[in-house]
Amino acid sequence: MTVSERALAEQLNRSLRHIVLMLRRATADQAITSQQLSVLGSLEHGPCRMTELAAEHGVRLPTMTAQINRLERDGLVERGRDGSDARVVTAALTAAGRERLAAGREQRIGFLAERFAGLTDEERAAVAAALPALDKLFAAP
Amino acid sequence: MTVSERALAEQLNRSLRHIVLMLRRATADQAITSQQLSVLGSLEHGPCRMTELAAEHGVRLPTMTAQINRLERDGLVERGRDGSDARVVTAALTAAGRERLAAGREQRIGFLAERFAGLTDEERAAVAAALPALDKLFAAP
DNA sequence: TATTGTTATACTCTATAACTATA
DNA sequence: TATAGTTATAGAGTATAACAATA
Repeated sequence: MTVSERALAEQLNRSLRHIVLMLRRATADQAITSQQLSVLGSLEHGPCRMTELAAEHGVRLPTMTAQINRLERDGLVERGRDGSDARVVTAALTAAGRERLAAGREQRIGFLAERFAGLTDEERAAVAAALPALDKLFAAP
Repeated sequence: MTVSERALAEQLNRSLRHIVLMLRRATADQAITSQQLSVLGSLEHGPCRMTELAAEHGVRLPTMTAQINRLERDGLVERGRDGSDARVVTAALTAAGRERLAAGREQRIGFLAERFAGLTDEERAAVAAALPALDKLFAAP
C-alpha cells in the first residue's frame, strides 16, 4: 500500500463523516426511516429472499425478519414463497411500497439537486467524473 | 435547476446508496457502534455542549442525553459544566474515549485504503479531485 | 418567559440463543 | 446434519411529552 492510498483514505474518511452527518440531518424529518427506505430499494427490481436481504444490508436474519414484519404490517411489502424450496421466504413491494419508495427517493434527489445548485460547473464536473470510481470503490465483492 | 443538476443528483443518490450499504456491511462487526464513534469524533477538538452535539448529529436533545449517558457509563466521555451559564452541560473525551476514537478511525481508514488499492491511478486521481467539491456539497450551512 | 437539559415512555433497529421446518 | 426462517429476549437509538433549573 502506497502513502498516497493511505492519505487518500484519510481524506475520504473525513469527507464521509460530513456526508453521513449531513444526510442524517437532512432526512431526520422523513415519514419513513432510512433503513426502511433502503430495504424497499432492494425490492425495486423484484422479490428477494430474506437471507439475501440480510446479507445486502449487513444485518442478521432475525433483524431482517423484524424489519419485514414492520413493513408488512404497514402494507409496504408482502411475503411470498419460492416454488423450488419450501424453506425460502421472499419479500416483494406492494403498490403502496412502490409509491413510498418513489416519494422517499424523490425527496433525497431533490435535496441533492438543491445542494448541487450551489456548486460551480467545474465542481459538478469533478463529482461526475469521480462517480464511476466511487461506485467501483464501494461495489459489492 | 438545470437538467444536468437533476441527473447528477440521481446518479449521486444511487452511488450514496451503495456507499451506505457497503459501510454498514464493513462496520457490522466493530466493537463500537457508528453512532458512538461519530459522537466521539465531535469531541476530538475539545468539549461540546449537549445542544450543539444534538444539532450536529441531527437528533433531539433527549436522544443525545441517552447517548452521552451510555458513553459516560462506558468511561469514554465525561460530563462537565460551562462556567458562564449554569444550565449548560458539556461532554468531553476521556483518555479511553480518545483511544477508542483513534482505533475506530484506524479501522475505517484501513478498510478504505484496501479498497483504494483495487483502483487504478486514474480512478484514485478522479476521487481525489472530487473531494473538495463533495466537502462543499455536504458542508454544514 | 425562554433556554438548557433530564426523565418517562414508546417505538425502531439490532444482536444472540433457541426453536421449527425443510433439504 | 445443514440451511432458511421465526420467536424470545435484551440492549442501542430515536422521538414526543412533561419536568426542573437557570437566564
